[in-house]
Amino acid sequence: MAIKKATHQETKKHNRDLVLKTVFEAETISRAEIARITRLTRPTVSDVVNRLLLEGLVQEVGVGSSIGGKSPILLSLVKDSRYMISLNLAYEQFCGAVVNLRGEVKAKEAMPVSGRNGDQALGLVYEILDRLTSLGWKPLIGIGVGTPGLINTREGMIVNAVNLDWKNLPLAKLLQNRYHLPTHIMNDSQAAAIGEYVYGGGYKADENLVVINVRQGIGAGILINGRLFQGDGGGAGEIGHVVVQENGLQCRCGKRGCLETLAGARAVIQRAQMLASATPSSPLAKNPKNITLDSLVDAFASGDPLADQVVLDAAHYLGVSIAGLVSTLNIQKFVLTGDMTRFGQRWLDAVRETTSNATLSKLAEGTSIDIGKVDYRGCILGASALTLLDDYSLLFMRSSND
Amino acid sequence: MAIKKATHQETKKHNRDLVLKTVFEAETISRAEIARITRLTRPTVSDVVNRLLLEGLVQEVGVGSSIGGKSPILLSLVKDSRYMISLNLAYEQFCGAVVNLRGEVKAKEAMPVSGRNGDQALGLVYEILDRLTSLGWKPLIGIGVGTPGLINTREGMIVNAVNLDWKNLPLAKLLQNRYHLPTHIMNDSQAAAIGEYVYGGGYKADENLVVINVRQGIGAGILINGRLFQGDGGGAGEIGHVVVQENGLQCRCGKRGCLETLAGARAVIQRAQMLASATPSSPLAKNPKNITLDSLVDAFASGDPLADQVVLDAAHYLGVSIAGLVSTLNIQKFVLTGDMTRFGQRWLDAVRETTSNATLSKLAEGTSIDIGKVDYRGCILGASALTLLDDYSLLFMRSSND
DNA sequence: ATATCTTTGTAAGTAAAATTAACTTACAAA
DNA sequence: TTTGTAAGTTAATTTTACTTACAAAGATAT
Repeated sequence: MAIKKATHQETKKHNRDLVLKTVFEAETISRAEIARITRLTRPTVSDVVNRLLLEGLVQEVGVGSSIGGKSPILLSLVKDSRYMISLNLAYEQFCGAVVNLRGEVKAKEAMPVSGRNGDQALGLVYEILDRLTSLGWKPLIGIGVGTPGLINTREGMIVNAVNLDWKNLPLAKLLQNRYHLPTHIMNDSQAAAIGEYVYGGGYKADENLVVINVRQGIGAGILINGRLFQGDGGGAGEIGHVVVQENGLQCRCGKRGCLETLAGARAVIQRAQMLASATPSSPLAKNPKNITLDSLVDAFASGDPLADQVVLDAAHYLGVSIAGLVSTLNIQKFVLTGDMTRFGQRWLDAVRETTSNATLSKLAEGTSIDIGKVDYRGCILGASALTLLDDYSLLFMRSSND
Repeated sequence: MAIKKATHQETKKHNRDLVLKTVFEAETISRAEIARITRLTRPTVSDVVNRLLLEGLVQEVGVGSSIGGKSPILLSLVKDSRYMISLNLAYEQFCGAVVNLRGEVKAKEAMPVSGRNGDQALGLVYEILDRLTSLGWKPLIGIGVGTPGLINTREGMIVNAVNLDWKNLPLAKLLQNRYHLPTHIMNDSQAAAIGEYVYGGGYKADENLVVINVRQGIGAGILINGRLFQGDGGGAGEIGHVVVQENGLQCRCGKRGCLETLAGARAVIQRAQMLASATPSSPLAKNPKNITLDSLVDAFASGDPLADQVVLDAAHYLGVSIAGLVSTLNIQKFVLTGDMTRFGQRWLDAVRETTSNATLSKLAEGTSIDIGKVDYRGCILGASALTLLDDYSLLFMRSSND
């Protein structure tokens, strides 16, 4: 029996979260308006708001206009009333930031990994966090970490991060003990999804959403009813190694024909290099070894036939994969982020077309695929945003160093 | 803002559901034990139980043994205190049943569809329900309908059922108006999933579970945290038309290489017929046109090479699809139901092996694939069980004709 | 056999929190 | 200046779970 019992405290917490979320989603808003939106009564809202004012999370910022009655007192979130630390452990460099409640970066630290792994990599994490925590931003309410690899968020465990040679590392516990702050770890694609959802704007509360992060690797973050779905082991969304081509190219994971070998950023570069001799008319073919993502993007933009073939092929396989997700989940909103989105509209159109063709038309109806709005900041924002998404009540906890 | 506010009533309903669920999951249980499991206090449990006794949902059935204190009074669910009507609109025949709270069938009606569609098919539904409701089982608390096709459960709408020529038919509303009973419609695979989960035994509360129904068509029901996940349009789990083979056979949906054309019951028969001439050593090859599922099952059991090839191939592609689900959802528990499970252990082993090979090993770890326990009753049981799964409070509503 | 300890279940009173209803304040339009 | 209305607060009420206390019933030790 995993379901929690309901108590008055839970009730209050729920309604408090509801009010805070409503304030969060509006620029400014009056108590009466909150009452209308949440369907709570005005006295209840007043009660909650008073507490939020006391906690400093919300402030009165003036009066609004009226159409024949008392003017409403406008409230708004005090965006600098709490700070969070975000960490993104990307392949080449670890970067971290102090972020406020609106996702504004107040301080930043980045350090190249330079091949470090194991304890040395962990030391690098400590170094970044030592610096960020010593800057004096208060109160800090939590640490969020996004990292490639297989993560068990519930246990705060890095199950397997190949590049860093981490296996079953209880990173959350380690950081929690060292910095005395609540710590969440998640996959970087999941973090990017949350970042997009929380700070991207235009997403409805409790929506279903799939954000697919297409870089060298390909991963998805799945939001169900506005919450990150992670599956039993925290690995939900690991679509980069779904086989989409029988007997395809060998993937670094050992299998053949993984999505990553067909639609990822590294894959298109390698394929362009391989196909260079077959398409001598392309300017790219002159120097196959110098093909980079940048040069491919430029070539694709100018209609280079080699780039066209490779990039549209990649889009095709991504589309097939998305079609699988559409059929499996029947989620109607897809957002793409990551390096590959640099190929722009034509790439996106190709993805859309394949998806549509490979899906039952009744399911494809109403499904949208768009490019994300939060760009590179997604992952780092998302890491801290899980704090908000999963448990607003963290905002009410005074951290040990405020 | 779709989240509901919390009130005292909601709190009470929640705890009432919690207690009832606990009684449901136990054969017999005392108040004190309920309190321990739910973490509610004994007085609170007593209060709720008193109401349940009053409603007739629960009864005292004797005393249990003690280890040094007053003997507990044992409670149990009164399984015949409420009845539900289940309907399964299968391809060849519609069947319906009156079912009690433990899933025991009290009455049954079945009628061949005989090619009827449109309004005539609807008339058939009415006829079955008219009969079942006139039998006098009281109180009836709801109707559950499982049907092939694309269903929008939230709206109670049959979006598209090709065989019956129904499009955007608001069946739930129609039945609700006619019989004055709360009505739920869902896809038959989703119903089978719920049936397995609720009545299969051995499933934990709030577990994640995927039940794949492999018959002529192939569909999955996805349970997340013990609740049916249906996606935005109700079509989640429609995996039969996910493309698993580029340029494969033409499917009735218009695409090529759909899972259904490779791993479904009709597909294996057709493939066996096609390959008969190439495998003359097989006894099946003598009369290709007479190959049926029955004969294939027998042939496969006796190691016939033609049957082997076809069935293990089907298992392979099912395994590939499941691998996709494992990667996407990272749900660790899979259950297979439907005709195809008749191929037994060797088929299951082949599915397992392919799934394991086509998944990242860290994700495959801990994933189990088994054959369902509720067999053919799954769909019909599930249709009514949604009533319980989604909203125990229905049990507290007095229906109009009790 | 008696006393003691445990467990179950109930009763009475308390505390928390949302609701209702009434009221004050403020403002726009006529 | 009057009227109508909206915003926000206050106080009383209601709902519901919790705490405390206790009686009944049974097991165990002396």
